[in-house]
Amino acid sequence: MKVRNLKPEKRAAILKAAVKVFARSGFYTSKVSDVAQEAGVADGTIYVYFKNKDDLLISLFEDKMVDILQNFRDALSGIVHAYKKLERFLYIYFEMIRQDPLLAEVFQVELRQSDKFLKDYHNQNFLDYLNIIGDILHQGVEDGIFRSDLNVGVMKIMIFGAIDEVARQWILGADAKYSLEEAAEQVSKTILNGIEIKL
Amino acid sequence: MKVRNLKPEKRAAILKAAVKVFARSGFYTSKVSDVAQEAGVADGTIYVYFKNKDDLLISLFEDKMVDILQNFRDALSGIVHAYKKLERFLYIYFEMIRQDPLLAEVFQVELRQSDKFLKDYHNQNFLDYLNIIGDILHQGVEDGIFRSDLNVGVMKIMIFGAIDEVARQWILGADAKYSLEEAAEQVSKTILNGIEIKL
Amino acid sequence: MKVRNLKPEKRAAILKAAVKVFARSGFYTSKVSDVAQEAGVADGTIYVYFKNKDDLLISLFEDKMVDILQNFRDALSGIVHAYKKLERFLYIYFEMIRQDPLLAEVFQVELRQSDKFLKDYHNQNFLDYLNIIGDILHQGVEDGIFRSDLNVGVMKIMIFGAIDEVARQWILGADAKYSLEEAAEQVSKTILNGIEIKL
Amino acid sequence: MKVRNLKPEKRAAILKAAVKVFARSGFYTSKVSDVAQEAGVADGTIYVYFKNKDDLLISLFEDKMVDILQNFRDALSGIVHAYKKLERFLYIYFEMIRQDPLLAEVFQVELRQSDKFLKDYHNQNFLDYLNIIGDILHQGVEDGIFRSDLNVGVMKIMIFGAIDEVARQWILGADAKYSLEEAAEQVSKTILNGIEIKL
DNA sequence: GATGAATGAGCCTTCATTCAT
DNA sequence: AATGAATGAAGGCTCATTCAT
Repeated sequence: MKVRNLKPEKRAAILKAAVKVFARSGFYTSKVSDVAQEAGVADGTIYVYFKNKDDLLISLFEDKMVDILQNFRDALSGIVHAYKKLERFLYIYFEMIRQDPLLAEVFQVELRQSDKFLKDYHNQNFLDYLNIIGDILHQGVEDGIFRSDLNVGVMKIMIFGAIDEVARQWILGADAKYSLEEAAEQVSKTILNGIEIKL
Repeated sequence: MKVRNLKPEKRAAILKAAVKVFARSGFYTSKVSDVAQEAGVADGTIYVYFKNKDDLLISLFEDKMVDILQNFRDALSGIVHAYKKLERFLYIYFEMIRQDPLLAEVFQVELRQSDKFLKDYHNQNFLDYLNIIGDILHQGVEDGIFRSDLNVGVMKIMIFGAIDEVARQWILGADAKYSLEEAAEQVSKTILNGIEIKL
Repeated sequence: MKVRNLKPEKRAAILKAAVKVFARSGFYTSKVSDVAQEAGVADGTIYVYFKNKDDLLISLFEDKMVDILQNFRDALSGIVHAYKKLERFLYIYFEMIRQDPLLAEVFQVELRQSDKFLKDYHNQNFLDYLNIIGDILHQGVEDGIFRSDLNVGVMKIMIFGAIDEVARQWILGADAKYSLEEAAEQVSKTILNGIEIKL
Repeated sequence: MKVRNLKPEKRAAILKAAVKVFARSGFYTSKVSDVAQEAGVADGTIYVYFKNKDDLLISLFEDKMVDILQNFRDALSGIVHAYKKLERFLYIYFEMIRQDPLLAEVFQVELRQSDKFLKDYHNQNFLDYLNIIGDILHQGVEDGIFRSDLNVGVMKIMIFGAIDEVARQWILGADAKYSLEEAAEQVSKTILNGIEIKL
């Protein structure tokens, strides 16, 4: 009658540690024992809460994606105008990055690895995420706000890639020396400019 | 003094094999022996031509980047107008992807990994590449073709991210079902639309 | 002083579960948690009743051996003739196997493992068991029923090995397709034939 | 063009070391690194020659079994009389044990473990071995030398078990204090006595 | 006593790299 | 230069055991 009574806060602590460690060293060069140490638990405890190292990364992704999706849906639900919606979406995106850059790095840097992840592991949450953008674009086209020749399938990916990379370079702090606010405004203006119907 | 008598064609064969293998399985999950097998050489031969596994990936990147940069410079040298230059740049970009998707995948998927590469290893070629875009943008702003409030540092990265992701999803063939031609046109139109001065 | 309030029926349940699990998967490839699950108790409970995993196997053996020995002694006590005694012994042996094949498999398969058990752990019960056979043989020789040149030390082991293996192959059900009844009769006839004095 | 050029003598050395180590400590409590050390090679070398630890045990068994089978066939080929054949078989058996007790212990003690081995892994060599005995019995029955009511399927297993256990206890040196010569003679006499037709 | 989450020692296995041929 | 057998460091994962509840 084994009743699983795992502590959600310990699971969360491990995920949080994993974010930190993976962001610092990358998934493959990170050791499970590094995550354990960061989380202040024994190595074996990781395996009480996660199936294996891969599962740690996937869980990380899925867990947070659910929150993110909810975040976006809540924030956008009250807005009717597609233009305003997209503007708001972009604002929220960069705001989230600002608040949790480590996590963002794990998402962006690590989940790009095809094998085992975005390739094999088919990711519904990621598709849902893309479709938030897609839905806004669709609506905008229907409402006659965005260009009628927009290929939404292409555009949603383009927008994702654009903001993702701008955020990523900001996090890495490498070449790009700009504030996220500035970036958000620039990206927002250009994209909205680029897709709206010109008068 | 050790006189090296290395055969450039063998080096090239190994790099070509590395592209294939890394694209298929990812850098970390690929084995040096996989690359050797694909190249038709012995494991040890890899180490005659490259210092280690990391060097293989970096060499891959640098070698090809030099070609790519030359490609762009040649193609853009005859064009004076910034708008046409950017249009041409985007066209060439997607054309390259179409011709060598495997290589593109290695670039895009694997070089995103921070550790040891884009983070520690400071990549001048990548910066040069970004600056091709940057230079076009600068010129366009100076020529009064692109919006004067463009933050070129943000925009060049945004454009890179946009086209990179569109190409990447096309390669992965996952959600995105579109032709590269269609994508090129869509991306081109939106970006140019977005950054040019509205009349 | 710690006053133990252990429930004998729980201890028995654990041992019974251990028999099942060890027989199914072997001692080393079985997990303590498998035994716990099979017994319907928590992992930790095993350690309330047994010192460790090894102790579980040894207890299993010793507990059951006491029963088995008593069984044999009861059954043989009324028989005077050595020939009849041995005949009866063999009959009872196969009958026990038939009634509890799982346990038999644990005995036969697992206790063969030298390390920690039959080698280090000196097993008086096993010796007592062998000596039931040995005593019958001794008596038979003294009574002039069995060959006077019998080396009882060898013969008791030979008989043990013979019946053990016949039973074991029957349990495994591998190559051997025979009924235990048939086997018992064959073995009995051959052994008795082989050791009795020829007229 | 990777040409496997593994050295058979190194493979043999590893197997020999494995015999020693497994006999000493048992398969499960032995470490691969113990075998490597005993063989004087690096841990990794084991995996050049064998797939994994299990494969080491199975290879051990199969390799030696082939030799043993050949040994028996050669030795028995010149003998026509079934009685003499069986007598010779038993003599050779104990002689082999005497010459290589360690190997015998691995066979007898370790291969009894059901899981992964005699159970899952279906073993043709073992069956061939049993059938050497079986064939002699068959012939003896047909030639009117052995009892016509012999169930060969039971008897071959009984004989195997008998000699196996006698040898095993001799190796363990536990309770049984007898010479192998004495044992061979005792077992041989009893079995032959037991199965031949009484006049 | 019973529980099961937590522990961490230990081991198999992988694979980048070396080096004798 | 080319080879590939050999190496051994390193790490993911298991699971017997403990102990706070």
